[in-house]
This record gives sequence, C-alpha cells and structure tokens, in this order.
Amino acid sequence: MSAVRVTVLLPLPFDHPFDYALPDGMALCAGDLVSVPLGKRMVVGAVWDDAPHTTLADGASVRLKEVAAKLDAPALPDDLRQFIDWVAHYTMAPRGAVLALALKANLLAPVGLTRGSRRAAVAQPNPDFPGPVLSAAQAQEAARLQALVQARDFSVTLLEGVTGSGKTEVYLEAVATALRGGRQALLLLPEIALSAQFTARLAARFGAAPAVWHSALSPAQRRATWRGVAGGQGVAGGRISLVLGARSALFLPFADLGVVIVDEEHEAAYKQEDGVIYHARDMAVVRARLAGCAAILASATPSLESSVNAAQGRYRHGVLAGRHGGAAAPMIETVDLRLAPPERGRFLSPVVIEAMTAALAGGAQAMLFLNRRGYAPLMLCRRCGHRVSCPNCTAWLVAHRARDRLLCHHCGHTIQVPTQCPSCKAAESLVPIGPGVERIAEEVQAVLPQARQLLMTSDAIGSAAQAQAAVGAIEAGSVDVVIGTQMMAKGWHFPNLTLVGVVDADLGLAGGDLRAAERSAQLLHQVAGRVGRAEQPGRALLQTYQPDHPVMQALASGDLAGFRTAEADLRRPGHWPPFGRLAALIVTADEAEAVTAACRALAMQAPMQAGLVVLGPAPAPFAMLRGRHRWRFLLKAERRVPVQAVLRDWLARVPLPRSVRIIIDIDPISFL
DNA sequence: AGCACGCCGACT
DNA sequence: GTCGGCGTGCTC
Repeated sequence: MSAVRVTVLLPLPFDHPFDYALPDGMALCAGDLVSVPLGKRMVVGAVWDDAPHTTLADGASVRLKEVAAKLDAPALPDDLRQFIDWVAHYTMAPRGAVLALALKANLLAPVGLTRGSRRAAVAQPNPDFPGPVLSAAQAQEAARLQALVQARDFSVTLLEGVTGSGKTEVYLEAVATALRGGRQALLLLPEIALSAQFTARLAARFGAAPAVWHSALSPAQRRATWRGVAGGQGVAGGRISLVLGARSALFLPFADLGVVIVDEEHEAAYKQEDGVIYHARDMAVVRARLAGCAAILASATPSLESSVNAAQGRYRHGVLAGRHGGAAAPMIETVDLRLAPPERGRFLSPVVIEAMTAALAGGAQAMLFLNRRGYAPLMLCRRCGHRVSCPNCTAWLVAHRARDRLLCHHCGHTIQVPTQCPSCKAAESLVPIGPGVERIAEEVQAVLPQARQLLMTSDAIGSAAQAQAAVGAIEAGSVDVVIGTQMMAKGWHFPNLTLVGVVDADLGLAGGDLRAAERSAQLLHQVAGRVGRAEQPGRALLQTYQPDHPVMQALASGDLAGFRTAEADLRRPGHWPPFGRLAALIVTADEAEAVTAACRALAMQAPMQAGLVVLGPAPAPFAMLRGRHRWRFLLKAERRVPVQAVLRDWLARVPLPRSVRIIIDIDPISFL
C-alpha cells in the first residue's frame, strides 16, 4: 500500500514543490503550513495543489519522507497562493523564492507559531469615526470609489490629483467602505520613511492606528501582524483590518481584501530590484484581480503606464482638479544658466541667490534641492586628468566633507582622501568637481552668512527621530534655508516655505534612460509642490542649461498632461513601454572573460521573430558592480509576444558555466 | 538557501 | 600526518 502524497512548496529557490508522505492521522489542505525534513534540516513550507511531481519508476515505491507536523497557523488563502504562482511565472523567479516573500516575513522560526499571538487587544479602525468634510469634487469621486469597493469585484482606478487636492481623504473613504463591509484594506507606500506620518493620518481618520508592515519590524511584530491579517481563530483583538505597508505587504495572507491602494504610484521605489524583481504597483493590480477587489493607484504625476491604461479605458480615470482649501499651485520658472551663470567655482545663479535673499527678508523659508549627496561627485587630478573611481564598481568616488573621506554610493567602499594622485602621484593635485549638497551648503554659508541652514540628506538624517527633529526645527522657524536631496522631495509640507531652488534641473535627464524625461518631470514637479501657502503661491526656480527641453517647458507651463501625451507619442512607434514590453538579461560573473564568453554564446542563440528585437550585449551602465562584471541584453517586444516563454527558450538553448549568473528583470525601470 | 562532500595548503 | 579553505551538487 502506498502512502498518500502531499506536494509542499518550500521557501527556497526551487520552482517545483517537493513531495512528502502524509503520516497516518494527519489531514492537510492546500495552503496549510507544515514543517518537513529536507536533507538534514527542518523547513517550513506550504501545501500546494500541484499534482505530485516526483518521478516514479513505475510500480516501484519511492521512499518519500513524511511531513513532520502541521503548524498551528492559518493556511495561506487560495488567492495568495495564486498570486505567488502568478508573480513567479511573470518575474521568472522560482516559485519557492516568491513563497519566501510570504513566509520569510514571519515564520521561519517554527517555534513562534505554536503559541497564540500576544497581540494586545488594540483598538480597531472605525470607519464611522468622524471624518473630514469633503469638497463637492472630493465627495463625488469618493462616492464613485465607494461604489467600486461595494461592487466586490475587480476594478482599477487611476486617481490623479495635484498636491493639495485631497486625494488621500478621497481614497480613505474607499478604505472606510471596505471596513464597513467587514473587509480589509491595504495601503501601500513607496518607502517606509513616510509611514510614521501616514500612521498618524490614518489614526486621525479612523480613531486607531493601522498595522504597519515593512522590513524593519521585529520578528515578534511580524508574527503578530501576519496572524492578525490572516485572521486566524484565537487572535486576540480580532482580525487586522487596515495595513499600511511597503511593497512586501502584498504578500500578507489577507483573509478578505476589500481594497488595495498604491499611493504615489509613479514612484520608482515600488520596483524591487534584487531577489525576486517585481514592480509592486503592477503586482498590486494583480493581487486585487485575484482577490476580486478594487485597486486604486493614486498620484499627482501618474506614470506613463497608468496614464495610458486610463486613456485606453483599461483603468477608470478619476481626476481631482485644483487644490482643496490650500495653496495655489507654485509658479515654476526656469533659470537659464547660460544667461545668468553662477560665479566661477560656484553653483547658484545670482537669480536664485536674489530670490532667496528676498524670501528670507520677507520672513519666509527657502529650500535648495540637489539630488546628490556629499560634497562633490568626482575628484579629478588637474595634472593628469585621472578620475578617482571605485575599485569594485564602475563609479566615481564621491567626496564627503562631513566624513572627510571618498565613498562609493554603489557598494559603500570608502577611502581616505588621497594626498597625491593615485595615477601620476602628483601632490595636492586632486580637485573636487561638481556640486553635492554639502558644497551647496558651503556656498549658502558664503553668500548668506546670516541664514540658518539645515542639511536634509540620508547622511545627515539617519533615524526617524532625527527626521522628526529636523521637521520640528523647520516648522518652528529656527531654520531659514533647507538644503536637501531626494528625501526632501515628497510628503512634507511647510507652510512658511515659499521658495525652492533646484540646483541642477538637468541632472536626471542625462544617461539616455528611457524614462529619464518622465522621471525628471515627476521629481521636479514634486519638489516644486513643496512650496506655497494659502495666501501666497510658492515659487520654484529650476536652474538649467536646457530651458527649451520639453520637461522644463512642461513644468514652466504647468502642462504635464501635454507632456505625457508627447512622451507617449515618442514611445508608441518603437513599441517602447508602455506600448511594448522590455526585459533585461543581466549576465554577471567574477571574471570579465566568463561574462564575454557567456554573452557570445547567448548572442549566437538570440531569439529572432517578428515583433521582437534583442539589443546588446552591451556593458551594463555599471559594467562592474560590487566586484562583479555585468553585461546586459535588452529584449524589446510588442505586447503580443510572450516574453517569458521567449526568454525561457533562449536560456534553455545556451548551456552556461555556473560561474556565470543571469539576472532577469521583466519590465526594467532603472537601467543600472 | 543550507549543508554536505571533496580535493589542495599551513599547522599541532 | 590532520584542520580547513570554499567550489560544485543535492535536497522530496
């Protein structure tokens, strides 16, 4: 007699589940979590519903190991298992690696599962807690979203609204509707830095804080939240109904998801760039489809992907025009650096300095934005022209004055500032080239010595407490000039901040990236959105050498929709995304020769078919990263081409030594 | 991912 | 003569 077989997916990089024997007296269903022996160790896995796959010599019985135990934990819901399968298939990651995202989160330590959660009986978010009074436009849009949530069916809405239009209040009404129906809501944020602010906001709206989910939680918090979301029996305090999370929250075992919201949907931070490479915005839509619920993508500057989906009717388009009860849109002007250049060795145009002086004289605050940490992005030998670069990466070492070192922003490698040129050995010949925020701070000190300045960068602000202190200082008015990187671009609003100067508006346009223009427009628009108040619109000055560039024109005229249309017209003919699909194949190895040999072999077998182009191989933009050599193929295909199958066939035709690793990035957004 | 096995250098 | 480096291979 042969034992009953169970297929178990393990959170390890295997695509196929493993087969085990079901011990007498144990009953298992798909999704149940079990511990199973694997080699010499015990592993937690999930019962999958694939047909058993172990190859049997016919008739002969294979000695399957037995499932060791069924864990006392909620089973993975069907839609989560479907989601895991879908993500794995789409991203071409092994299914087990995707399961790991759903399990690693909390329960690789099986001991923690056997006891009930210690989650205290915290207050539940109350959808009928008094909410804000909505404007007519907000109320109308909120009603539409509420109807979609109530429909208990899959839908996607692109909710577009300028900064200050009150998008958040609107989509929180959709959350309220889900909660009223006894369902759950998931709100995704692009980065955890914003979660404290949002937690407070949700607590104010619903009378209780949401559960939060991100990588910095303790194991105990994870376990409690994971179980609470699954809503298993015996969870003290009841099922968790509202989760505020980073992208990995998509893999939580929601028992009854009613709405998924992706805030700032255009943000590149939604793209997971290592391990399982996925775009959380796109996967959120898939999660909603499998859960049969509404998805809401919110942004002031929607991605071209979502705009096109809305324009083509695949997504509903909700638009909130005009700022609600707040400031007027900022005036955006370009400062032509050819006409009003900075002094020699300086980086601020007299136009910007004058505007700052005026703002400060009027008792207001000013901000300078430069998306570059450190003092100078490059140390150059003025004798031989040598550029000091990282030994592990194809990148320059960035000078940091605060730390008095040079440092690589890709791998973290740091060295002391050399006293002589590493190449020609000339003494005292290295000079810093170009500006970083530290250098801008120095310049502000020189031109406005009385101004109290604050540097807001990830180097200066390491913790949430430091961020709070900085925000407090700005709000209290004890700062005149804020100098910041990307981290200043979003979220915050300081009423007394009336001027923003963008030191190098052209920065994001370099590099030949497909989305360079789109991303620049989004970032600069967002930066400009930091300023202004009810009685006085803010002013944003963009220092640029290309005032005629479509991005600068769009920002200055405020016609971002027109810009998106033009951008779409550029991409449509060549079947560039979102009108076609891209996949990147990164070939990496320790030895450069191994990479070139592998690329040659791959190039020889490159797929050839209608509607598909293989570009490359070319050195990846960082041809060496963290000590590994990297070359890249880019596969560009029309929408109808099954990209994953093409890639699978291609790779199957080319045997590669194990020293070579292939990274597949479906829908790459950064080209690094 | 772990954890083995396996075949070449410096140590009690 | 052993301890131990991490290269390759397997786990139902």
